[in-house]
Amino acid sequence: MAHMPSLIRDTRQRRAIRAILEGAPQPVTCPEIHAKALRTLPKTSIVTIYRVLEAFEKEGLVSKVTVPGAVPHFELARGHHHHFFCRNCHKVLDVPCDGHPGTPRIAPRFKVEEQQVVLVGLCPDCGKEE
Amino acid sequence: MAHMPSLIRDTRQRRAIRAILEGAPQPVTCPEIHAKALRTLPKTSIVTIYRVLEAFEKEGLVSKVTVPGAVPHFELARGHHHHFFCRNCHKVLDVPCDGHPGTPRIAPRFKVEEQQVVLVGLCPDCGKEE
DNA sequence: GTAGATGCAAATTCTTTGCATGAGA
DNA sequence: TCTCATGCAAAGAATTTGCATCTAC
Repeated sequence: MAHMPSLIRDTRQRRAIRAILEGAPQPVTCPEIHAKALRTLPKTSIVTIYRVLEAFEKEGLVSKVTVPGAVPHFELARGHHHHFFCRNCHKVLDVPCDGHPGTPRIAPRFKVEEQQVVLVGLCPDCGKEE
Repeated sequence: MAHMPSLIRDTRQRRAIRAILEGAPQPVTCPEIHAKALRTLPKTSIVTIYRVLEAFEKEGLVSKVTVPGAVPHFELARGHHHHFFCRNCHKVLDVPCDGHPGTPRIAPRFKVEEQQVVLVGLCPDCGKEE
C-alpha cells in the first residue's frame, strides 16, 4: 500500500522539477525531466522524478498525458485542452479546443488521422464505494 | 528495420486470437489474450500475441486503446467510439459517442472526472515528407 | 529531533529481438 | 518446397520497491 505523507516538503529536487515543467513548452517525459534536472542537481535520481511527478499529480499540480506508443508525458495542469501526437516523430503538442470539443481547429498542415477520446473516472461499481 | 511479409498466413494462433477478440465484450490486454489463448492452444507464446496484434493493427483489423496508467488494450476495429477508463478497478469500457463528440452521453452512474482527447497523425514537418 | 524525501540497488513488469524449428500455401 | 510464423531464451526498457541515509521543518 502506498504511503501518504501528512506534510509535503519543499525540496531542491521538487523546485527543480517544477521549474523544468514551467519552462517546458510541451509535455515532457520522466527521462527528459531527469536529463534536465541533472544539469542543476547532478545527483538527482530518476526514481525521485517518478515519485515527485506522482505526488504532483495527486496534488493536482501536474497532469499526465497518455499517448499511443509512447511513454507518459507530463505538463503543468492548466485549463482543459487537447493533445496532438505525431506518429512519425513522436512529438506531443498541445492543442487548444476553443469551445469545439471533438472537432478542434488546428493548423490545417497537421494531418489528423485518428482521434482518441478517453473518459477517466469511476465506474458504477467503484463509484458507490467512495 | 521490421520485416514486412508479402503473404499473410492463416494460422491456428491467429484464428484463436481473432476469436478471443470477437468474443471479448471490452478491450483486452496482451497478457489477458495470452491467458485465454492457452486454453485452446496450450503452447502459445505471449511473444506471438504481441506479434500478431501488431500485424492485425497494421492490417486495420484491430485498434489499440491507450489509457493512462494501464498497459495497452486491443479491440476489433469498429466505428469510431470513445472509451471509459475506471481509475479504481482499471476496467476499460466502450462508450458510444452518438453524434456528440466531446460530450458523450453515458449512464449517469459513471462519474467522469477527466476527459482526454488525443489527435494522432502527422505534424507539419513529418507531413511534408510523405 | 522527527517525519518525510532522496539515492542506490535490485526487483518487477511489459515488450522486443535473435535464432532455430515448425507449418501454411 | 519455400517462405512466413512460432516458440524459446535472452535482451531491453520503463517503472516500482526496499532500505539506509539525508534533510526540511
